[in-house]
Amino acid sequence: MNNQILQNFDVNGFQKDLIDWYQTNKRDLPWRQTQDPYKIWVSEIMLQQTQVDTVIPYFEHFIAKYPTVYDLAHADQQDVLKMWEGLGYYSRARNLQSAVREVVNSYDGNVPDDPKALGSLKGVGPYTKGAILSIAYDQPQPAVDGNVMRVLARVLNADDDIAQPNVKKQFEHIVRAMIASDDPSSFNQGIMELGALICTPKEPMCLFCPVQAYCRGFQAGNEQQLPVKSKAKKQKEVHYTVLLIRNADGKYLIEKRPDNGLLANMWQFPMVPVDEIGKDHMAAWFELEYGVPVTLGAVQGQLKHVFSHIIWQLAIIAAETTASQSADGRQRFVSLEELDDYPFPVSHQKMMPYITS
DNA sequence: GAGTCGTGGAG
DNA sequence: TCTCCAAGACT
Repeated sequence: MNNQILQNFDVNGFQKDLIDWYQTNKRDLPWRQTQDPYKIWVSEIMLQQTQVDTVIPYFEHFIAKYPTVYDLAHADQQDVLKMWEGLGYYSRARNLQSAVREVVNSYDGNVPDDPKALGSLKGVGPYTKGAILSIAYDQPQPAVDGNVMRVLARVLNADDDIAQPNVKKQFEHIVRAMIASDDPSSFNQGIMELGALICTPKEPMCLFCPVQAYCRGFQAGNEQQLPVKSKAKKQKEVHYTVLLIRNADGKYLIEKRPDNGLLANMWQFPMVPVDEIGKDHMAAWFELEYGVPVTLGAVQGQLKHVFSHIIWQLAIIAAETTASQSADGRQRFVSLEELDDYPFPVSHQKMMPYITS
């Protein structure tokens, strides 16, 4: 990809046909009912690496509970995480609230329309910045996501590896030269919508494509080969034993995860890293580490949970304790009803069938 | 640049 | 069951 790639490319025709198609074929989505920068912002964060159909109910509930930046800024982080429960990538929720608080404190509650100010907010990267500026503020800024790279790689017949961060920057540069200045919102959303509905990763429907006439990949017969994308390396397996510890009151011990890293500030049942500890020392290790004496019971089952870069192999064990409370503030004995108030990642929602007894 | 950060849908 | 991947950001 060089600077001449748009040489002899009919940018104006491409813009018009793309936008015309988008205007008549766009899906009716909740965040398309508004131009409120805050609501656009929330939708864009939720949509990161997440499919539209998954986001819709989360967006509705989230906006109903936090209709303005002030509502979200004043909320308890645990409640925000509860709203995010099951959506994944929980740092998105923590960063969003942190950034919203900055908007309230430093920008009088107004989402910045200045690229620099907006891009400096936590969790707002190059894509989200461009999406908010173009959709909410009608600014001709690029919003390059996976759809845009796939569509443009095909349209321009470019075989660059779209997994390389550097290539994304090149596409942003190209979009700056292609974007329709009179309707940047429809241009950006139009490419993404095209990627979602027509120019799909597999088996693109070129015969129904509104910009087929401009597509060099199609003309070259390369639409199935593009885009080029290097593969991610496979996940590493880790083994844990999950302890479902019940005390005399029928309450279970849960713990809050660390405030950094994987599933930060989410809650879970205690997990023993068996690769390091070993089965024989488990009870002793646990009492030393948690300050809670346990009597281990039978294995209830095995679970597998796959993350982007890790695979958890989990053994579920029932256990009992004589303790009724914990000295550690991140640990708590809770009743079955109270469990519903805590944000649990899906990995630990899977435990619920084992604790009905 | 490569690793970290979730989950569920689709083929 | 396996693979890819879906409106990415941060370190």
